[in-house]
Amino acid sequence: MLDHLDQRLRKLIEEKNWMKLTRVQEMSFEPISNGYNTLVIAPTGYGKTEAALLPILNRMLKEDVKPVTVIYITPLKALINDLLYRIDWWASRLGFLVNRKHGEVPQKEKNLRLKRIPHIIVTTPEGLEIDLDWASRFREHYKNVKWVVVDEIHELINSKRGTQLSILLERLKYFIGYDFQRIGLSATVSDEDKVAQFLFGSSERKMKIIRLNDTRNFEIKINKLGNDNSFALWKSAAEKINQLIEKPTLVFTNSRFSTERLHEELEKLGNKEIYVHHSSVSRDLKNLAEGELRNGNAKAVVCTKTLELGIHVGDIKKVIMLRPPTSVSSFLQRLGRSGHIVHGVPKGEIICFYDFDVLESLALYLSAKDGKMEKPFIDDGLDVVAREIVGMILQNQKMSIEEIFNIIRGTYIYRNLELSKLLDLVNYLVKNNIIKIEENYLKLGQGFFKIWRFNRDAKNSWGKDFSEFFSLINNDETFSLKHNGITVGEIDAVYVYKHVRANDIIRISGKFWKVLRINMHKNTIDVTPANEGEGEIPIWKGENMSKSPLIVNYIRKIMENFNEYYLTMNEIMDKNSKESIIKIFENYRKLGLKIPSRDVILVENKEDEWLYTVVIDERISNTLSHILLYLVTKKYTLNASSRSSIYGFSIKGTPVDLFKDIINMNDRKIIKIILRSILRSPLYIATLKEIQPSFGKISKINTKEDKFLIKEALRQTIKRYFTIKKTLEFIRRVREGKIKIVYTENAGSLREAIFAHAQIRPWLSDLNLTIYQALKGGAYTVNELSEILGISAKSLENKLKQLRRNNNKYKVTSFIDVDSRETRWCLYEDFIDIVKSEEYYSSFSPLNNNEIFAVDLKSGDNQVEILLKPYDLINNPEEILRKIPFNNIEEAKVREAIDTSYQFLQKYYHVGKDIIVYLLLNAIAYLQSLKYS
DNA sequence: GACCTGCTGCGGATTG
Repeated sequence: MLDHLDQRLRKLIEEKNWMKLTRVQEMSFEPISNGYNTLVIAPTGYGKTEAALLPILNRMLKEDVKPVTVIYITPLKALINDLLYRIDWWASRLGFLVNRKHGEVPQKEKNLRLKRIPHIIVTTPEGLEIDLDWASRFREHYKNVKWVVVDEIHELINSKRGTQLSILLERLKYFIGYDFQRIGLSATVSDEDKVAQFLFGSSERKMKIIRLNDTRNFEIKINKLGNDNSFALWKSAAEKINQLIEKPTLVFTNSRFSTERLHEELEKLGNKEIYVHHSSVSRDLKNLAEGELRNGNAKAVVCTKTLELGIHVGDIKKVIMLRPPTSVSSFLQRLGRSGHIVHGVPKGEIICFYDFDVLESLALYLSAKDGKMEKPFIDDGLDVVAREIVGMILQNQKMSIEEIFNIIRGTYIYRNLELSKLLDLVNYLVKNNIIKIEENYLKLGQGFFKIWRFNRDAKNSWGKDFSEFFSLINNDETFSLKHNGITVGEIDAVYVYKHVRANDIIRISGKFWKVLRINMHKNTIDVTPANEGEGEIPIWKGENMSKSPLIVNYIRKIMENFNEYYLTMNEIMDKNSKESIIKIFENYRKLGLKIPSRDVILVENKEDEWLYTVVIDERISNTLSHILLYLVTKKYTLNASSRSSIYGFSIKGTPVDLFKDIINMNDRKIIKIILRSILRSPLYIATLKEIQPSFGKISKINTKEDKFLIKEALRQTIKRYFTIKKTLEFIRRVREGKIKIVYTENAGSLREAIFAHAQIRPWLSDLNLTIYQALKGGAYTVNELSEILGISAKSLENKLKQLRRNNNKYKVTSFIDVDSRETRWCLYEDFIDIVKSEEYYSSFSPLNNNEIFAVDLKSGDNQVEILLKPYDLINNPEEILRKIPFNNIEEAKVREAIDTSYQFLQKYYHVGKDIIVYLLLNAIAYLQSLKYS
């Protein structure tokens, strides 16, 4: 094959001291040389970059090419920096220019590309977005592009970045009017045809998939720690890992917290040259860790997914996973970091904390050996289309619907997009004024500049920096933990909404904290130091994250045919692990129970808590637990919680088996409840917040006006976290008796796996309706309501004060119960009835009707002072109302007018003219009762 | 719902 190579390239290969090309390089050469769109699938370290580069450079030498000739796209800035040197080594020797573009490239270097146009540009999807939308001069040179290489496609295909890129490629094709050749480089994926179609889009070139696949060839050992005590666990994990480390080792964990915690314990054992690497570690320290790995000085690096990606880290001897990863692809990717030398066999160890960790590890192993991994989960969000429509208008000033439709339909993802759907989208964008229609063309609207701000200082709560327009990566909202005003940590907002409430104990920054107050407006949580064991520790437990359905499938296989796997277990497990698995099964045998798997649900009930143990797709579990939480908060109490996991789900706060109620509902009713419960979920709110800027929506969401946005946010939320179809099917199978329900006193060892998940609690902003229902027809003190609803008095009072300002059916007001001298709250709409009721007679009946009182009323800048006697209020209220020149009284102050030594004062807020007379009577009755007692 | 990823261009004025 080398014969087809240009003399100059052959010389360079000699200079590299390459005896021959790698297998993947040989296999790719012909199709790429012949102009085929080519997808190259091979593990990291097989020379994929050169596999794409050599045939391209070879043709560049033969053909008359003008810069820019090649666009090389890769997801990481660090990879761009690596690749620049790697590519430049060849290119510069052949007389071609290479240039990189990402956000951290110095301005000086960026400017260079207009003076010396590069033949090869290495950038990110966002970089290409910027160039197409905004780089009016440079993008003209893109008209010469003949090749586009997309590296690490497997990293992009599951996210909006990938969707964005696929539209960008169609835009590029439309812009240059030439069907450029597309080359994709990928790690092993499960559905390679889909990946290929995703990349090739509307291209009419012939295509070829080159696959070099030996991911089934690996060695793994599953270890289980002996101790279940959470403090001893870290110590024994560190001791075990310390024995296993072979310099250099990568230790993967599933959270940043675990990374830090393990590192601390490893250092306590006297280890040096051990580093940490995760997204919150500074760039300098990350560089240090990477460098020490490459030059062989590091003994080990403890890391999260950051080092799972393609960054070159040198030859890794061994990979250790602290607790099993959550998907087969992640498992293989981590494993693949060792044995990098071609044909080396990856070696890995898994360290398990719990029995179910062992079960999951075995499931991962079996699935990987079967060559089964997760299918790509392509994001077809319309927010991406919206963003690209605006991008195209930025590029061309004006676009016709037909052009847009053709470009978008060129992608694999939107190949079936209907015109009516696109028109709905466009109409919504026009309504939000981010674009406008003029003479049948779409143009940029004023709304664009309201969201995407050029000037940092002009930003406000909904404004975003203009640079963010080019990226579809969402910056999640967070809460800061504050102790005496000092920030001690950060937590994801969705996590807070779902799990954290006042008085919880959480663990962060290596310490335990008690939650004093959650401030929704400032996104802060006030905390105070606490001791371990005082309560639940959601942040720590929260590490039990969503697990892939493949793991579920294999756990079922293991549960149903346990004996079949005995030999495998002997091969890959230590003694503790084997005992763990056997323990699970023994436990069910002893209890005389069937093993909960796909046909059996074990139901256990203790007081108001119901536990349903069944091995199940996590999205079904999540959907069911949301339905249950919805029902229980509607029927019984807000002081409810649920859990969901692949081992089943639970609900707390109901005296009856609500799951049985669900079984007896018809599908329509279930769907209705599912949708309602999702609309209440923080996951939906987060999705809404994420996508709304793309649609140009900045003001408050209106159920009628923003139907399009709401529908899309709901669709995306369901697609990501829930499943209606599978849930209905599951319920149907229970209804038909194909899945058996077995009631029991003890649901066996898997119940612990469910309890290991943090509780989901109802979100406080759902309160309006519940408070309305609780207040209806009565008047209550905050403490009484707190008792009824199971919410802290403090947060309830804040909520009531907020509702007092509302002008809708949830509006509330308060008065003094003169008999008990407590403040009572009631619905505004009920107030008059309450005044007239027997029960509160004395609260609105002054003792002396002839005393004079001074009343101060305020509304905005308007103010009025009235002197009056209770007599006037009772006999001539119209006369007094005439003296009030506004309808909404923001503040009403009442004090005795004559006896000024008397200091008592009564205030009311946000009341209308319709009830003010009664409240004044209430104030006077109260002040007199204080005075005369 | 844990983890990760990315993020103005152009041209003109000024300075050594």
